[in-house]
Amino acid sequence: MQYKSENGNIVISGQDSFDLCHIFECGQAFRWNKNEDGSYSGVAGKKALTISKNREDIVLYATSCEDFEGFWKNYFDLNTDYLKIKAALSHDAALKTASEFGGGIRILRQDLWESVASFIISANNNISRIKKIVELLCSSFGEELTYMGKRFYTFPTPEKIATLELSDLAVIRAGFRGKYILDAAKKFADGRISEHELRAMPTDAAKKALMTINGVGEKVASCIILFSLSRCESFPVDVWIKRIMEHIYFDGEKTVGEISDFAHKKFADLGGYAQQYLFYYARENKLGF
DNA sequence: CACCAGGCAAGCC
DNA sequence: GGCTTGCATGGT
Repeated sequence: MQYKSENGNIVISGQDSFDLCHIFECGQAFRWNKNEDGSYSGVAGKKALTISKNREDIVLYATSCEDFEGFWKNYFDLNTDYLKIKAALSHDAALKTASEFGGGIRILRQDLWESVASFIISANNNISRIKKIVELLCSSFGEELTYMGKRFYTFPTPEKIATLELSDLAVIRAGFRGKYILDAAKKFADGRISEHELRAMPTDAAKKALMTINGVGEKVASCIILFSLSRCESFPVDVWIKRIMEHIYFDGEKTVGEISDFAHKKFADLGGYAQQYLFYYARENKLGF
């Protein structure tokens, strides 16, 4: 991977395994939106970004070398060798198909608290409405920032949300999930959930600790540790994954537990990548293999 | 008007 | 422990 700073933009050349549609439409992040010209804009951490890919060059607009090196490079997981991951997964025929289809996926390294709140919102919900609720949360309680002449909002801190009453959260239309968001915010704000401690824990312990938050069960916790704690062996089993796994590897219905056990044995430390390729493939193709 | 959506908690046994 | 049910809201 090579990059240069050019007219205030960062231009990356020769980057394999990087497709903006694959990255932002595979359901891992909820704050990125496609522009008319094919670029995407979104917010992560304290920064907004518009990013495009023209032929083989990736362009991060109005971005300093400092922000690229200090934040975006890690956010886009540019230090991980996806060619190697895809080669290993391709020993399985279905994963070969799925990882070729979504070959430009990267697992973004997202903010922990943002993942907790976002995946609490995801429960029994659909992706377009999850995005709307997350955006309302940010525009109502986040900090305004201006980037390339446009207005964006940061994801609100847990400290900010913890000061709210449940009735204050009604504006985001999260339904029964509102009380869970508040519970999570309070646990982050008062230290009952500590990012520093979570990062030091073994995967199972981190997952259990996250599940002490109301509204965080097995599946949501699996997403959080995969997308924000870099536990790449985590294999979240949702309705889509359940159906496609049953379709590929089993005859009929299996429990979530059975599918989870099977996936851990089959994919081991690459489970998270396998899950993302399968999820994207299943959704974009309405399940067909 | 049913039924569904990246599940979860609470209430049963 | 495993299984069932209700859940806010908005879209088909």
